[in-house]
Amino acid sequence: MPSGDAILFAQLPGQTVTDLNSHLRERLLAAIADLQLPAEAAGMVRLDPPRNRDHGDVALGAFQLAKLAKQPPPKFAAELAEKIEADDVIESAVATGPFINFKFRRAAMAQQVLTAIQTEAAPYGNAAANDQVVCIDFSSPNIAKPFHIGHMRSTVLGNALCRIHRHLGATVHGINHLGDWGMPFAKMMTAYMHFGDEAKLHESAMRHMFELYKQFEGEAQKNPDLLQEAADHFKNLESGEDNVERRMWQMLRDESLKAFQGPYSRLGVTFDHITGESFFEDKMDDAMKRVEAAGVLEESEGAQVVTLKEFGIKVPCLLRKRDGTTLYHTRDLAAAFYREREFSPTRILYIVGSEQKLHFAQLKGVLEKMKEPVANAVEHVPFGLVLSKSPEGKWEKFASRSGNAVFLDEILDQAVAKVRGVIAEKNPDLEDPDAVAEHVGVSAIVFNDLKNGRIKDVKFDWDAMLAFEGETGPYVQYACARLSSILRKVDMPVPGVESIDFALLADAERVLLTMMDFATAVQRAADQSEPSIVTNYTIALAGEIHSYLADHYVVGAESAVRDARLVLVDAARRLLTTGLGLLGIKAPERM
RNA sequence: GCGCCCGUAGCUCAGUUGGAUAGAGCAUCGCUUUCCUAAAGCGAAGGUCGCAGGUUCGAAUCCUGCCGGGCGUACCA
Repeated sequence: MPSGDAILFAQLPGQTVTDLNSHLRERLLAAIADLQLPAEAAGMVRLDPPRNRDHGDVALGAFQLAKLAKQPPPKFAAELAEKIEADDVIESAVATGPFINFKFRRAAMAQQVLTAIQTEAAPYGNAAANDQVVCIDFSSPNIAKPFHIGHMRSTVLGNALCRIHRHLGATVHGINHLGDWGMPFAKMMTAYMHFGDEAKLHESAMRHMFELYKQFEGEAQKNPDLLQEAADHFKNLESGEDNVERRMWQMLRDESLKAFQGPYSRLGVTFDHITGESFFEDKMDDAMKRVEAAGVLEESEGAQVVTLKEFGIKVPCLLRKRDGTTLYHTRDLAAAFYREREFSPTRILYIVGSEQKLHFAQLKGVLEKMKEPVANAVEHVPFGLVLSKSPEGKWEKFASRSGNAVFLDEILDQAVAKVRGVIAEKNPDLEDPDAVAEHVGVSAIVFNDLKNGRIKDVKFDWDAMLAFEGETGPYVQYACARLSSILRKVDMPVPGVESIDFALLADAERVLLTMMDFATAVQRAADQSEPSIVTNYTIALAGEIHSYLADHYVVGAESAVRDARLVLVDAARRLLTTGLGLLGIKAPERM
């Protein structure tokens, strides 16, 4: 996997310099060779952004190198800094204590970054295809339950990860591993047989099924026979025969799937494959045979299991129940084999809540015990729960059982309505305000969900969800709208980079430096499966450009300055559009 | 009980894998619009990084032990 700073920028005409950082690195390596340090020194040249950017653009802590040189770090730093002379790219190298702070020439920086952005060279545009194949198993809702706020996380995280990996050149298979099999579906079926209403189902499948879900849970408490009935229905369903259960399953599945299209299209989420658990119905026998052939299957209390003690997992992995039916594990195992055969993935990411950590540890453990190479690709990407505030003010898990689930549609509608109000107040002349409100409102919710580290629990809070100021989706989108507005107002095409005097952009150094951080942000997001790194990047860039625009006018500026700033504004808009695009959010022209 | 995760400003969170004076947003207080969208910008105030040890030139970050919260712990997914 290439590291961020190894990604090459497009070469400029007549120039051999590639990326600023790699240029600096080369100079440093040459200097180190000059100082006759051992070969391992090369690995110690780590350039990081300084904590405080007033120090410089990038910094090198010379601790390890100094040790190698058998010198006190400050002395060594001074000596090394001395060796780095200014050139076309490097403005200065200054030792302060054990650190060396480097500054790039502003004109060179502007030229490199803005040229790369304008020509859509990687990392700003899509990278050339590489040999990475990434399967992303995401959203995967239990379609017998309503699509509520809890389902949004996997959907939105997975969608962003698909886009991030594609941007980096990977072949991506976005897979919706629908929960359309197993006991939950059998329960829904049973509920429908007892309490269902066809008219209501057609009117709003999701609401009706939610009612049925609640009713079933309530009734089952009083009458445990219902659970047995559901188990029997599942057994009949899994028999493979064309029976009542199968027809009922097909009907309910079709209705739910139709209903789920609503939230998916509003969120702008698409899948490359919709292969639910039922898809693996006829592939589980082969999977079980393969487990058996590997000699790892054991019998325990009438069920078939794989023990995983040697992997430090105390709970055996259960693959077939006493009544002969299969489980979640069985289907995930069959799915792993299927994906291996069809896609030859280098990574399979499962975007599933952290409460299922054990499940995926077991899945990986079984594959490892079988000595299946695909085990190495299996990677659980866990995320935190959605918590709601109880009347006592404590944060607790959303309990859809008690019926306090919040439908995603409701949340989106509220956000859209609020945005509509803001538009009426701030921009009453806006064309097609309803479409803009829909877009900005939905984006606000998505952005909010992608802002914090995924492992953290999300505290569901209407005020935070509907906040449009500060670090929010609308804040970033507003920056895009302002930039677009400027581009419209100047009423001329954006000049090509070859005609620009980049020295005029020295006052935009903070914007330019932030632009340079894009590559590492995207790479880290992919490596760590952490879209929030990109989200926070867009906030940072929007902040810098907002701040810059406050006292740097484009329209009305002297023509050379105007042209240079125009290129900057256009680049910022492009980069924000790309960044938001990686999150599955579109940048509005107006809002 | 055991395993895993989380604990940073009043609130919600960053902190680029161990580096320099721990950063944002919200809320509070003040300022900025004859000029490209004020959903914005600038400033003030706000901290014993849960607690205690340890590792080393250096720890919010790594190790150990506590405390607090959460999740999981085979016939659900």
